[in-house]
Amino acid sequence: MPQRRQFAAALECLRGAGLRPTRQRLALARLLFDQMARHVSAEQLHAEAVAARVPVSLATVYNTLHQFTSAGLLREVVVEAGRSYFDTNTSQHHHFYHEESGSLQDIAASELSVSALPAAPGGTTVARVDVIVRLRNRR
Amino acid sequence: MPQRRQFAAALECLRGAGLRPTRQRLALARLLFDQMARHVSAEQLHAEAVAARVPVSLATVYNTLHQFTSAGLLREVVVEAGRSYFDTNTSQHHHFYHEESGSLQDIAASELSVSALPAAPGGTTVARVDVIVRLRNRR
DNA sequence: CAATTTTTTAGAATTTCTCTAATTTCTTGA
DNA sequence: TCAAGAAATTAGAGAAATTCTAAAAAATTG
Repeated sequence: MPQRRQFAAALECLRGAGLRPTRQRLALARLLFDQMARHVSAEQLHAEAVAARVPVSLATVYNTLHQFTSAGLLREVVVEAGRSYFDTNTSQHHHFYHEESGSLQDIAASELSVSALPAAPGGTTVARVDVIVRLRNRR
Repeated sequence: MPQRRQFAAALECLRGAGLRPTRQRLALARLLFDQMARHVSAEQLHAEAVAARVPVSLATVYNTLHQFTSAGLLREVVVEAGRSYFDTNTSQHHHFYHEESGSLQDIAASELSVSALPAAPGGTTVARVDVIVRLRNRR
């Protein structure tokens, strides 16, 4: 079961990031990593946690999502003003964004590539390249 | 003076979009288009308008920015949760985003290209492709 | 297990943006 | 030019997303 392994890896990573494996963080990690790769908002994850009878506040969900993101376990994808998702797939890839439904869909790195990236301006380095392909329903 | 021409074009476009050329819209169009291409937030533009003694409310600034965007005069660029800019350059191009300073910088379409875009999922068409190259200060 | 440190929490605060209902401005046509 | 109608603007309330705060709870350490 690769998801279990991913969860175990998350624990490892938590420890590596100096984060204590608390009840809330473990439960959120389980919700995030014990299934297929997904794109989840803070509100969504909070709702899931509540539904799973994990006592956790929205503030902690935000804290945890940001900590996981800093630790490299998640990647934040901002699609429009006031709407961002956390992606459990942290490998290099891009996204389709369905503007009407607000949903995200992965584009594998092998399916799309950015060619000839210009040099980063002086004193800076490239932290990441995000490509969002925005979709509308046809006709 | 190409900016003047751009402003005149904006007026044309306003009329084309069925928007009346009101005092506020004209003033905002002047602030937006009577200078080099720029990236501006709603708050910034509102502050500029107030400084220029143009009586305009923040609500109108938002309305106007969105109307201009719909009319194809502006392009909205969302860089992070709760932070978006309106770009007066609507030609196809991409962006560097300086995460520390929060500033945007254009990347000409000729300097970066997306190769081999996968087909849009069934029933959808590609509305736009956004590339954001995120920068951090080096060391 | 006591002391220390970290985490969590509720709720307030902040930020960004949108809505509402009343007022003002613009346009049209007599 | 004015009256009538349509559209735009406004202040302020309201929403939504996110962050902050200070106190309580939990985890770790010795």
